[in-house]
Amino acid sequence: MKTVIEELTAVMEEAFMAAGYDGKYAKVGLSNRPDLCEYQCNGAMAAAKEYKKAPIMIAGEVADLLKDKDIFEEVNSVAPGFLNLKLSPVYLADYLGKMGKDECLGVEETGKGERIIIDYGGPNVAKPLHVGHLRSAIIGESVKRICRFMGSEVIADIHLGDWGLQMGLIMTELRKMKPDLVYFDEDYTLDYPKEPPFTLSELEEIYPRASARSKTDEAYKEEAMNDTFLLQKGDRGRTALWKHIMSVSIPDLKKNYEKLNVSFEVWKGESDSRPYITDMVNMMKDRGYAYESEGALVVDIKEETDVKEIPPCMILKSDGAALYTTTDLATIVQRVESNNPTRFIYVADKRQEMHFTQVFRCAKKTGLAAPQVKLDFLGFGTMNGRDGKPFKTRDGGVMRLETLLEDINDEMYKKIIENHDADENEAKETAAIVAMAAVKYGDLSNQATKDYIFDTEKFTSFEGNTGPYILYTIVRIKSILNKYEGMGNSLKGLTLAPALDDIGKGLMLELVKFNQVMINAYEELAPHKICAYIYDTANAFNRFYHETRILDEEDKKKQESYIALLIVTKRFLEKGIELLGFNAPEKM
RNA sequence: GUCUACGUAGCUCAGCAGGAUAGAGCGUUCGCCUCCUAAGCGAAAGGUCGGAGGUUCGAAUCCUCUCGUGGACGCCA
Repeated sequence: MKTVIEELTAVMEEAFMAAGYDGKYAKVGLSNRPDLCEYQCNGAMAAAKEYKKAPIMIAGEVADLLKDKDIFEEVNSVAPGFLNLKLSPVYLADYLGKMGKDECLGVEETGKGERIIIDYGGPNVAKPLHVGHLRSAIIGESVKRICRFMGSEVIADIHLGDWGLQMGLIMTELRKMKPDLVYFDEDYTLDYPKEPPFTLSELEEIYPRASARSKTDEAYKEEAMNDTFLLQKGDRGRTALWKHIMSVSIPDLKKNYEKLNVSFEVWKGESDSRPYITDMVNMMKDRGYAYESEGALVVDIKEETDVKEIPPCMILKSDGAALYTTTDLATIVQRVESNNPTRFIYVADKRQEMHFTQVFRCAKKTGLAAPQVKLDFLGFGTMNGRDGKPFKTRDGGVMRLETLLEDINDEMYKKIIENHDADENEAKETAAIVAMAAVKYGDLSNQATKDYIFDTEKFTSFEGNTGPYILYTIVRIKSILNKYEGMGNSLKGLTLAPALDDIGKGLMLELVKFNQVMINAYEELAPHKICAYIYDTANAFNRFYHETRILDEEDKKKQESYIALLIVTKRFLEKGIELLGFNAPEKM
């Protein structure tokens, strides 16, 4: 279905051409002066130059041709040359009705035919999820849902960090703790024990300790690098140990992502790219892309248009070991083989932009990715605390994701029982739903690329531009609809009547923007545009709610139209939050 | 040092395929619960859009320079 702006532009184009002007000037946009009009066209001013004519004359001529079109309630030409448009309420109600009946809510599936692999999450096994993983999970999940809604086939791959130096670090530290473990005995030939030699919480302590020590202790770091190297070479004991690490860590990760309502189709990791590395590296050598530089194997990725030095892409370290770039490139090979995607989207910290630039260029240059395959990097900013510095616990440590979510949950629970007497279990359930909305909306309402401040107080305050406010609005609608049904009415077969006043019309005008918003959100991979849409819509609804008595309305026809409007509003709001990755409770 | 992103109200943020008086929320002040959830609605105050040039009929938005802040710059991920 064409958007309102597209329909208006088509009408405008016709008028411009009928008046003897080029249709390219007929672009219609949203009004930036809602007090004067709903939509506007500024083309007359641009056209003035070409036709050497006063813009107001052009606008006037065009306006005359539009005045009796059914689609408009009002068309005005205003100095110096604006064309101000107001939609006819009949057209508006009709358009909104069509959107409401459409399965896709009036959105064209412009993503159809695209097969996308979206790589987000990227947690390291053996390390608890911390706040840094929150953004990737939240943004990635929303982008996934947006692409899917736009008709694309989307495969989400968590891409575990299960193969780098961190594995070696864990093994080195484990050997310091328990030197007698059979995994480190080179002469051991029997089967290794089935039970892992550590618990999850032990594992979670091992890595930070190892990581810290490796930064000051050179010998220790070398040992870890050696363990990494041996693991990558397929050492029997270390491989067995690695499997234990995986088996302890992954179920915990799954549990935590589930709690966030984030899911992945594919749980592969860096290690899964391993079988592809040798062939890939050989290909790069054979075809002359890769050469040795300072002991390492690199591929040049400079391009003529570069203004800055781009360092070559390192494929193998001087000791022959794989690194981040290697596994990412090999993962492209693996993904092309398994899914043959038309597009890759990587959601990761924006500080990794250079890395992805290198990977993308190298993949294109060496033909790992076909020329027409799109490689996109969606970099997000840091989540900061109220002091504007990276989010930490009170004593300066790294905040675990679980802890953060529990804190928000508790806070929300307190507020809910403060506001209403609620059954304890019900309140807990509601608190969890609202907390999720608070956290996700708080994140997604900011532009992904920017750093943002995670302000627990603000997010849990329930006021203003927050997730809870959106949920509250939906709950209000649900409540009315339930009562309406409870009065013996049906919610089916109601038709939307043209708005009777500016407030009702205002709500419709907001709702009708949905398809345009989705096009923008998809093109720019920008969930925050959906936040802005549902926030504006929620505001428009609450205004309407305040001004309109719905259940008391005696005129049946009028009441039915109100109810029809509520049903549509609810659909759009619920679709909006679904695309953001959360949902609304029945009551709150 | 080189490159890059950002600088909009006291605070947190939108707006940036150029348009008319730059928008929200929080905070502050003032109204509104005999009424479908006041987690709401209405109103007021608060900004020379970091600064200087330029392009344009018109610039927060595009270009150049400048100041400030963050980030990235081959063997970590």
